[in-house]
Amino acid sequence: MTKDKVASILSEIALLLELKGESSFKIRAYENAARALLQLDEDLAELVKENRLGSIKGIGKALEQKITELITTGQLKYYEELKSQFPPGLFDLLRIPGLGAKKVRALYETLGITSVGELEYACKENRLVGLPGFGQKTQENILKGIDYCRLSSDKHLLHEAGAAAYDIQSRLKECPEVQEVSIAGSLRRQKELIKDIDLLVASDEPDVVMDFFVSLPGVEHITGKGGTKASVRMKSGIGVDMRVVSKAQYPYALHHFTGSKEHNAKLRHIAKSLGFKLNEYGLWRLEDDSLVPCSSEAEIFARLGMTYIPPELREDMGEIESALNGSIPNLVKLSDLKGVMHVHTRYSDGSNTIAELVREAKQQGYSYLGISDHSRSAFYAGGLREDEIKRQHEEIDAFNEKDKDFYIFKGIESDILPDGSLDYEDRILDRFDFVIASVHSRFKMDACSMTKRILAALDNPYTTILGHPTGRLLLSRDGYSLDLDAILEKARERGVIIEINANPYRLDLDWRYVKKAMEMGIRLAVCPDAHSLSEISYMIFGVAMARKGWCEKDVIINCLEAEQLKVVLQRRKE
DNA sequence: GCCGTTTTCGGCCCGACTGTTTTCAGTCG
Repeated sequence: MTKDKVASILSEIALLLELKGESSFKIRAYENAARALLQLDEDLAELVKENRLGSIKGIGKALEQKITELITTGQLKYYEELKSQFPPGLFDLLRIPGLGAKKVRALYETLGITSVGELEYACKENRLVGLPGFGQKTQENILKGIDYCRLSSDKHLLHEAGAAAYDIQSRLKECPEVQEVSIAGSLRRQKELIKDIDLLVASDEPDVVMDFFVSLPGVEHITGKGGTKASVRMKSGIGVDMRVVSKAQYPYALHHFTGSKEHNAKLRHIAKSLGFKLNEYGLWRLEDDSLVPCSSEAEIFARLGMTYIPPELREDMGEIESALNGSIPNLVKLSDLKGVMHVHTRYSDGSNTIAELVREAKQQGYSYLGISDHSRSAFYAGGLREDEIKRQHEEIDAFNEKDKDFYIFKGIESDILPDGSLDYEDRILDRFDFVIASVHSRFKMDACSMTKRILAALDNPYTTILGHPTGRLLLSRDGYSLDLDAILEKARERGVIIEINANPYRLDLDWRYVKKAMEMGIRLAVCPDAHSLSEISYMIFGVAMARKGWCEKDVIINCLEAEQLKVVLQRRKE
């Protein structure tokens, strides 16, 4: 083991001791020793062999022993034990400006935060504000810090990639030589995670467009630039590929660059069997290489004997077969959603009042709201006590009495306790119009116990909706281990609605299972899980997942009008 | 943790700044 390696282990120990809250002087001793080793001119192994370590300033008896152990055995028991006490993700948290060991430790111990993703989510859920030593400002600064130090990761969340892409798209539209510009690739297909942004431009002057593109504000460096294609990396870390084609080639290219690869392969195969060749430049007759002119993607599909396939479905999951026999579903649209369920207020960990949320929902064109604050066991999120429920219900009743154009449903997001029971007695659960049952604790149960736990919750007659069924946080936490098929089966049997949590950090249920659930006849709810006004707009991402899961509006419970939903919920309670 | 020594335990760098808290803790450099 090199002295650099030894030094880095000593530094890491210093960090771990900081997390532990050890004396700052002890910590400094490790840091000093690490620095001393780095500055050492002699061979460390030699020093150890000759028992001369102790002669180095900053290395006393204890450190001499530890360094000797590292050099002679290649490991250090003390270090291993220390390391096992903290999740490795905490080191990433320490890199966030404004976060030191004390705060990281507090976050870990009170909120169980072990990764940057979890921390960001907790900030957005407004959970840090209540902690001692934390406040609104700290929370904001942490969010800024996370943005700042979020380096170019491999994948990006849908909403972030989308925002970046729309920005670039609108700038490209300002370039006079750009005739058309569209987002393509996985972003157009609305995948939950995006590797890079693909843009397609129609122009007769690709050189001009290319120069315009690579000099856009926010471009950090140019990865590649040729005659019709350029790739850049943005300061935010995301990569952007742009392709320029002629207006005539545009529809074919749009289809080609939207993918997926698998979808394209199958489509080309079908084209061939019909006597065509399909590529990014056109659809060609094999017999004489002549172009089949198409002015839109829909026309290309039509020429191949298919109905139009919306981009979200192009994953080679049966869409080509459906398009051939004309059974592509009429996918749900955002405008089909009539109301917003699963919204948090200031009663628990939301940022806004009921009145503010109603105003926002109305503004966005919705006609009802389903309020569902956290239940009492979710102490970290200010879960509601019985008296708070009473107060909230009085407020809702007063509202519903006054405003006849908008309706508020009384709900609760009840924790599913480790034994599978809900968080209140039946007499309290009975007061709600709907109950979203969600797991918020003990994530690490084994698959068997977790499945049993959730099945038990589904058996509870008060459970209306199963919230974020797998608990995943995209890019930061896998879902709980569980048997999702068994859970869907039970939901079908018990008539429980499954949530498509539209929060872009969750998008849970996963769209692949949305399709499964939909085919099983399970009803779904697209819910923003909003903790603030702006998060009501998350609905669009939930709709995207519903669309990717082949949903028409009739399987989405909140496509119902308020009066219809009242009947459904009432009937369910009976 | 180390160091030094008034030889066995007390001192170890600390000020600016921020945000929270109401006199100070935590972070940063």
